[in-house]
Amino acid sequence: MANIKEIAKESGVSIATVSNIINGKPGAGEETRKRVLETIKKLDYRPNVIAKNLKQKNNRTIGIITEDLTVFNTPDIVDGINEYCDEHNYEFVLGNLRLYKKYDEKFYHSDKYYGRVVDEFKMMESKQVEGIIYVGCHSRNLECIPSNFSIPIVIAYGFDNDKEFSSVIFNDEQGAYEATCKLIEAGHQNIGVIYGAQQSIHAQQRLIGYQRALYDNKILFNPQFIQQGDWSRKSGYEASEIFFEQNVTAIFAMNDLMAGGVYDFFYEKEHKIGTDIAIVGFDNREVSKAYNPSLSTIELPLFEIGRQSAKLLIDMITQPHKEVNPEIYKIDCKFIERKSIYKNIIDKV
Amino acid sequence: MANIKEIAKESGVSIATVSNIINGKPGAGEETRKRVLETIKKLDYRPNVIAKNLKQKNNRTIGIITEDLTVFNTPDIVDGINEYCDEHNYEFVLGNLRLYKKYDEKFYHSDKYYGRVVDEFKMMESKQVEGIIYVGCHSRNLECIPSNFSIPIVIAYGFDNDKEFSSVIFNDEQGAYEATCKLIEAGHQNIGVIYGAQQSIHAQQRLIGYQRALYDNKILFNPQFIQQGDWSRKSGYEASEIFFEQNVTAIFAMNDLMAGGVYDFFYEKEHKIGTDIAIVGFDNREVSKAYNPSLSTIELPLFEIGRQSAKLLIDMITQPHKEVNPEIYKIDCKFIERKSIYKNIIDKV
DNA sequence: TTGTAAGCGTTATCAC
DNA sequence: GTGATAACGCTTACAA
Repeated sequence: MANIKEIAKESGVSIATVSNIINGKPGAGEETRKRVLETIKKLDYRPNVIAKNLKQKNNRTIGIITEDLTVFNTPDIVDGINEYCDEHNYEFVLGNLRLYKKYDEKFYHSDKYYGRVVDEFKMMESKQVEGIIYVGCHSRNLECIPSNFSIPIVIAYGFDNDKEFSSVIFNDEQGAYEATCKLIEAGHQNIGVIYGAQQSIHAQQRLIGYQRALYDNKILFNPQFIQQGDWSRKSGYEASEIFFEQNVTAIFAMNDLMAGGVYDFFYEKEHKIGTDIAIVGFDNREVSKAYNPSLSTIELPLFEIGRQSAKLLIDMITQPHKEVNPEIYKIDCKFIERKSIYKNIIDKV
Repeated sequence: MANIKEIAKESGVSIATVSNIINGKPGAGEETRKRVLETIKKLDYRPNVIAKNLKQKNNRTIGIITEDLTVFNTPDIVDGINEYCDEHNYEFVLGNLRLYKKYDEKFYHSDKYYGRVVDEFKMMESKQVEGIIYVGCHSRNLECIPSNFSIPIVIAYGFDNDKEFSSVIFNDEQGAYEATCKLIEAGHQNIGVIYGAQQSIHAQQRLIGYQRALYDNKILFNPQFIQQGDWSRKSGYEASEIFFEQNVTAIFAMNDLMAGGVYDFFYEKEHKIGTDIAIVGFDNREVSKAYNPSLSTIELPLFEIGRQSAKLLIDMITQPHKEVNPEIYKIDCKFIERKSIYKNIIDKV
């Protein structure tokens, strides 16, 4: 393929002039500029960005390291980063660790994958990126991020308790608060909660949101209304059996999957969701639209998490001297109204 | 960051020797090798792949252009490419066109996005990739791929009727054939079909698969059992109304979404899916597991499409002189057995 | 076994 | 306005 030298020769000027013209630098004569641009078009010249990046210190490229691109949250986060980069004229290179595929599904309980992570960070440095966004596929405290790096690092969908890196996650508590408030607004007071896995930070935060919503609405918190689940559909079913015995009129399932278990149970009992029992889920997974009736739920701000991390990172890159204290940024979730909530008139009376 | 020159100086050898050692080339003394490797570790040296790629003609990097990374099929395809690249020591750079986000949902009906596509191809060439895989997000004849490119191009999830490029898609006909056969094996003869959108190539192929399955099993093809749909859940519901009047015992819905409409309808009628009516879908979307009872369906071989395209491309790169006739490769789909099919004993008698 | 030096395609400095 | 030329960090003949 034609290079700058050939363009120069063909148009009878020096490569310096060609370079200046390509990069819109002043100082080239109108006549020459026109001639050079024509040869560029004629020879279908494409600048070699590799050479360009070798020469230039700041190549306006960031690295994105994803734990697993095939996990549902990741593409949207990458898309958010992508948009912000496009807007600010940055490129990105993607390194996908494929942790789910390569290791076992619960890879984050072991640390055998740490080496893989460090390798990818090194690779990114080798590729001369100006900063790195690490995209987790399971929100948790990340201990695998190398700390002796000279370039800025931001974590998306995961965080760092040591506050060495900034991170962007969604606001579990606010999401659960909204979900609960919507049920309360519809007139419900006895709201069962299907809790997620025992140790989950998400579940802990969501419970606090639930409790705060009750408190703000002057509703007594009844601990009996909390049923332990494990994020699985089956556990949602089992929790429903217990709620069925109580005088619960609404259920907040801490994810859409467990909400599915609620549907299963009440389907069997021939009770109608949205008429006999109200329910709201969390995550806004594809399934939530598919349940019958469709499930009101909380949408995760994945795209925004991506955008925000990109903004943080690019700010750090462009203002290297501004000392920033790493922080955990929480992005609010959004309530998605569908048909699984009904107005509980009787209770209100 | 340390570069090769500093390593050389620090270990008291020339840069050529360092380079040889890094790249595992023979001819370096054991003593020197050890010393150099130590300095590399000590200075935490990371080779600059930009410089390396500038120098080396073949940089073992391919480009992946995705129409939209957030569309459900894309991440798995990329994952398949990723795996094959890993295995064969290739890197990839990703260019995401974001067509759904940037243009309207039916972007492929217009051609206003062509410029965007061509730009991305040019960008890939600028990045000196050795080949490009174009990942569509909607299987169709692609007319947007520039044809005057010097590097090999393969299309994944889309094809090129002009047979200028090789492409990899899944086998609609075989998938539909399997789906229908499973219903026939379960004893069903009167099998309704909910057809996809009118002009869809997918739908046409799937109908042929259905018909072939009937023929191979000596079952008369009753055109009345074909109901036009449009891929939407609502159209599945409407088709069910008609089947309800006919003596249909099983339904092949051409996608999982329309199958959802069937569930809706029979739920209202208080007929039980998997007991009163058998159904099989297509796509194996996340929802198919969530329906109650879970939906038997046809899984798209997305990962394999990715792997296969990567194999094709890398073969073309490594054997540039081997003349290949571009072909449309079809990967078989897989039947996923769930609970929406029952054995129709009565019919069999 | 090791070192010298050319060159990959750019950009940037500085002289003309 | 334009042109030499050094430099970016590396690989690779080829020389020593």
